[in-house]
Amino acid sequence: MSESTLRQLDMMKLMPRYPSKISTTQLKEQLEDLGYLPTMRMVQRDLEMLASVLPLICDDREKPYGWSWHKDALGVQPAMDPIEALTFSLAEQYLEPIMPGKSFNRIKIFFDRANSVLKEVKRNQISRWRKRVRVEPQWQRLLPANIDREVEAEIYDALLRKRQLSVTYLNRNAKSAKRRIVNPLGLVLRGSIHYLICTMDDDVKNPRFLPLHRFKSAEWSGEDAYEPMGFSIDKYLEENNLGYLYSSKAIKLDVVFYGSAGFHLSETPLSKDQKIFEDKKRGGMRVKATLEDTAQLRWWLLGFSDQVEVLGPKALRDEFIEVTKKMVSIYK
Amino acid sequence: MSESTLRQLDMMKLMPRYPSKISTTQLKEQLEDLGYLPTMRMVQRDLEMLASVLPLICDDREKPYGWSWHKDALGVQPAMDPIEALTFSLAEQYLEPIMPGKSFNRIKIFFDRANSVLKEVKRNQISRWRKRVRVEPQWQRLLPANIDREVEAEIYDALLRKRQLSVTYLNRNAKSAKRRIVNPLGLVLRGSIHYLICTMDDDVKNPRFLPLHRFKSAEWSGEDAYEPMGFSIDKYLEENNLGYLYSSKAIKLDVVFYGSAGFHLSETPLSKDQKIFEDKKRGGMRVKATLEDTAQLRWWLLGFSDQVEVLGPKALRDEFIEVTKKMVSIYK
DNA sequence: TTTATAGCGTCACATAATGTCGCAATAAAA
DNA sequence: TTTTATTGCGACATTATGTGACGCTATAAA
Repeated sequence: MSESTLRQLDMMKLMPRYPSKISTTQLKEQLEDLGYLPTMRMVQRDLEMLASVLPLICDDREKPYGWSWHKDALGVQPAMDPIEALTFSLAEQYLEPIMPGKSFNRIKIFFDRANSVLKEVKRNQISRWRKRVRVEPQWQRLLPANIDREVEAEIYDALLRKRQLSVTYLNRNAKSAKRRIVNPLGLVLRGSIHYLICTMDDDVKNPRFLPLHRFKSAEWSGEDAYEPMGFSIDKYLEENNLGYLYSSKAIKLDVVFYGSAGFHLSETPLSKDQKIFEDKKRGGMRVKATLEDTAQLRWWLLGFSDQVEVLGPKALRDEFIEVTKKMVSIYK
Repeated sequence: MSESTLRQLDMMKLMPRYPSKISTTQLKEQLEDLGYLPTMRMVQRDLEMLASVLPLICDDREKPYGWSWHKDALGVQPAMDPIEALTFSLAEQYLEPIMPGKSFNRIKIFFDRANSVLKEVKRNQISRWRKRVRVEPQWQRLLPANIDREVEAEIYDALLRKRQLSVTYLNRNAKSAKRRIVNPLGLVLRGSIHYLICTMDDDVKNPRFLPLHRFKSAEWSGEDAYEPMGFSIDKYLEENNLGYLYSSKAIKLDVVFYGSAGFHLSETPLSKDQKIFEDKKRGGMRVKATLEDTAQLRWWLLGFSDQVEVLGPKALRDEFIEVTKKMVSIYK
C-alpha cells in the first residue's frame, strides 16, 4: 500500500515537540531503521508537504534544518466526543489547583483540546454545563510557588541520569543566590511544594531537602552524582518527617462518628476490610478499618472535630486526648 | 500536493474513538464538507489502507460498516521526550487517588503513552526515577465508589442537553433498585463521591442530591428536563451544606502558628494579600490573609491542632473555642 | 418478495511520487 | 583565508499508484 503515506505517518511520530528538534539527516536515518529507503530529497519533499498541512516548525537558521512540532501541537488524534471532552475538562479542574504551575502548563495543551471540542458544541449547552458542575477541592488552596521551567527540567533530567548539578540557590532569608554543587537524590511533591532531596558540596554525607522554587539556575557539572551508601528515600522521608507516613506498620482504626459525619464511609470505605455498625451505647456510627498510620489520617480525623471519637488503637486515642487538651488550653 | 495523504489525515481526525463509530457514508459526506470529492470506493480504499497501519476498528456486523479508533488509540502524536513523559507520570500520580475510577480510566490512556515512553528509556534510569520520586497525597484516601460507566455517560449527556431521564435508583438501605423519572439539574464532585442534583417525579419543586453510584441504569425519557424557576446550583449547595462554602463573603483570617507548622505559607501563600510577621508577644508566626469562608479552611486549620491559634475573625475564633471544648469533653 | 444501499474486484488511465542530476548556499575542516 | 563536505532545492524523465468507472454480490430496508 501507498508507501508515501505510511512513511509520512512514521515521520510524524518521529518528530519531537518544540523546543526539541530533529534534522533531515537524522530523520532519514531513523526512517531507514524502520525499513524505508528514502533519499534525502524524498525526506525534504515529505517535510515540506507535511508542513503545509500540519503545525510543523522548521528552524532554518542553520543547516541541516531542525524540524519539530509546534509547542502546542497535538498531532492527529481521534475525534473527541462531548462526554470525553467533559471528562477531560473535569480532570483539568481536579489537577489545576494541586499541580505545580509549570508542570501543569506542559500538559495543559491536552486539556485545551478538550475545551476546544466543547466550544464547538452549541454554546449554550456548554455554558449550561459549566453552570451546573462543581468540583469541590478538598484541601485548602495555596498559591503555587514559582518554579523556573528550565531549572525544573534540568533537575528532573539530572535525577533521571544521575548527574551532578551546578546550581545557584537562594537561601532562606538570603538576598542573593549562591553557587553550589549538588548531588540530586530524590524528589518529593507535597501539594504545591516540590522538594529536591540532595547532598551539597559542603556535606556530602547528610542529605537535605530544598524547595525547588529556591533554585535560580541549574546545569550539569559534567560529573556523575555522588550518592551516600545505602540511601533510601522512604527511610529519609520517615526520619525527617517529610513524608506523611508515621510508621510502616498498619493500624487498626476504631472510631465512632456522631451525627451524620461519617456516613459517606459506607459508600467510599477507608479500606477493604472496613466494618460499619451502629454503636447504641455511644449513640453513633462505629467504624473499624485497617490502614496506614499517616499524617493525613490524623488531619482527616481532626477535621471532624467533635463529630468523631477515636477509640483505638490506644496510642492514637492517647494522642487525641493529649492534642485536644492542648487545643483547649490555647483558647483559655 | 498529494491529495490522498491530506484526505487520509482528515479522515483520521474525523474518526471517533470506540465505542462511537462513523459509517463510510457519513465519512464521505464529512469529507465533502471539507472540500474533497471522494467516491465511495475511494473512502473504502482509504479506510482499508489506514486500518493496515493504524489501530482502527471496523464493525462489519451490519452495513454500512462502522469505523472507529481502537478504544486505547491515541492517533499520531509528537514524539515525547523523557521529561514530558515524567510530567505526565506525575500528573497521573496526582490524579489517580482523587478522580473517580471510571472517569479516570477514560483519560488513563494518555498517561499510558507516557509510561510506555518511559519504558523505552534505559530501564535502570526509570526504576531509578520511580525509586526517587514521591507524590504525597494530602487527603485521606478513600476507596472509590463504583459508578457504572454507561450510566455516568448517560447522566453527563442528559445534563449537557437538558434531558429528562428514566432511571433505576437504589435507595439507601433498599434491596432492589426502583424506577424513577428524574430531571438533572447539576453535578457536584466531592472527592471520590459524585452527586447528581435533580428533582424526582414525586416532587419536582425540591431538588435532592443523589450519589451517582446509586444509579443502576439511566436512559432518556424522551422529554426535556423540567427545571424549577430560578434554580442556581451555588445557592442550592449553600443551602444544603453540600458545597464547602460557608458564606459568599470573604473573611480576614488572622492566625498564629506555633512551632514550625505554618512555615510553608511564606512560600505558598494563602492569598495574594497574605502578610506574615513574627508575633513576639505570643511567640509564634502571625499570618493574615483574606480568603473564602469554606469548610476546607476549617478542616485545614483543625489539622494543625495545637500548633495554630485562630485570632480572627471573631466568629471563627468563637467557633474554634466552642469546638475544642466539645472535643475535650468527648475524651473525658 | 422487491428495491435500495454498501462493499468489493477489476481494469485502463492519468496523476503524482520517485530517482537522478546539477547547482547554489552554507557549515566544517584544513 | 581557502578548500572540502554537506545540505537544500529546482528540474525532468520514469514509474508506480492513486483514481474513476463499471459490474457483481451481499445485506438491509421497503
